[in-house]
Amino acid sequence: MSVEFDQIVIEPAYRKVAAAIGERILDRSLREGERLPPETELARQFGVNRSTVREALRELESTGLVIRRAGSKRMAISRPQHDAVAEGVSRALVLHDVTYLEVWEALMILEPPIAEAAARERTPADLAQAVAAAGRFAADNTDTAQAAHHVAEFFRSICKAAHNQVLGLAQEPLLQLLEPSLRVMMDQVPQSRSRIEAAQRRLCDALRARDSDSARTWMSRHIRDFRKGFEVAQIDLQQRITS
Amino acid sequence: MSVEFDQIVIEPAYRKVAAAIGERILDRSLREGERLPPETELARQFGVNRSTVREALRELESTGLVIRRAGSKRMAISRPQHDAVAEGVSRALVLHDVTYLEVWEALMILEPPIAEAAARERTPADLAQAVAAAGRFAADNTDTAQAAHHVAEFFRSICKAAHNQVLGLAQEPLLQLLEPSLRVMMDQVPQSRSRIEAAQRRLCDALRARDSDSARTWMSRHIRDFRKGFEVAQIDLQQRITS
DNA sequence: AAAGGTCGGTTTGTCGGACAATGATACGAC
DNA sequence: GTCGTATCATTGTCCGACAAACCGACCTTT
Repeated sequence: MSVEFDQIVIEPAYRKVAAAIGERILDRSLREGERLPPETELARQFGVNRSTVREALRELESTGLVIRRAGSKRMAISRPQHDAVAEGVSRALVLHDVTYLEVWEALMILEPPIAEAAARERTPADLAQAVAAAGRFAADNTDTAQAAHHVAEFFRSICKAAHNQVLGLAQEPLLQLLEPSLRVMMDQVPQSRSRIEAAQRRLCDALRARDSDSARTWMSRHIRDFRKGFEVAQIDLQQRITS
Repeated sequence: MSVEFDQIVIEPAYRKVAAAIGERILDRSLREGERLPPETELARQFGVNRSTVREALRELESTGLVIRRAGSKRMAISRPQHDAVAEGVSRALVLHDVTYLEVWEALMILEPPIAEAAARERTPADLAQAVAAAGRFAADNTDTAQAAHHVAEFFRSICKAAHNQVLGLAQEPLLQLLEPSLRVMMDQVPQSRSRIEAAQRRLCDALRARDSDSARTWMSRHIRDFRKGFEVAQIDLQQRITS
């Protein structure tokens, strides 16, 4: 006859307020773009002080459920932007001592199927965007930082063509973590640029021809190349990533 | 001679404070478990009001960088927990009208390679945990909610065996989104339980034998089965997931 | 009538101070 | 040493206040 008691949880008011508002956003009672009521009004409705409401708002803000539109006072309901969410994921991974190897492995798993799906699902517009992204990388011969960014953008354009948000959001943190090391690699290994350029060209071709097999294969090589580049640039794959 | 002006960004103090503290956590000046200075002390150091500090803390709290340890007053530095981060991802996906099909596709891409890696990398302890998870699923014949949870736990144990945090964090939102629909499926399609049980057994065998090919194959079938189950249970795959 | 200027009301960002509740801690009793 | 107690420190919440800036309406000018 041992009675089990549930752990008693004491939730501060600011958390309850945040939860209440958050729920209304999740269930779409509050729709995107709509403006939130003024803080004083919220305080009145919830029967708490404005300071408490503000603490709740900060929580929602950092979750991305509400956003302060640039140069605007009132906060607006919003859907969390993918890059912001991914940044949280990246931070978590960095703090958990994720290694370059782990990121590379994940890329190796994710990207080829993404390319395959992209070749299958792409629209003409998707293709154009991928080609444009590849073009921007090829055009920019000077700034490595910019070039690394272009590489990430190319991946994004491919993933966009796959028309699967889940994949996009899974991929994003990887790109964020990859970018700094790409810079280093392209600085140390100049010939990597032309290899990347070639892979991008082949991938564009595969997308154009809707050739999933070729897309998968080239993406595979592309990612494998990164690893080789890292090794040549003497980036220790076992090393943890310092954002 | 058109001069481009950078967009002027005005950052509120609470955001700056949050960024400052966050940075110190990221660069490990503040280590995990360490306790944060009192709010008044922080307010003094930053030269702002305590209310402002508190708003910043709420932001850090919801990012998971600081945490209120249960039954403790002072806030402590922490690393964002994977499940909390993943919850943010799930929320984002739900709000962006992700469909069951998208989640299923992502699972189909992620899980087989994960199983493959798990068979290769698993330690004896990993194997034991996977077997135990499978056992818990097989044992619980009554409560569907619990059973769905066990299924997710089995996936987690497999992924843990792969020893790659990135994959774990990529997988987690999928599991969170999957679980409710699994409940529905197991309610509607009673025979799905035995199919799942069989797949889990085969996967455990593959892990035991370190047979990556078999692991990949069975995981593939396992995930494909889910889709079939959904169809039999008349869950429309094109439908958006309502968490 | 469209573009630009003025003006008052609203809302936010920040501040100061206040107080109750409750962990944390030191201290004395046993 | 362990226990109970008193004191302190810190957080959660409240109140009231004010400047800055945005918003919207109204007015002027061409």
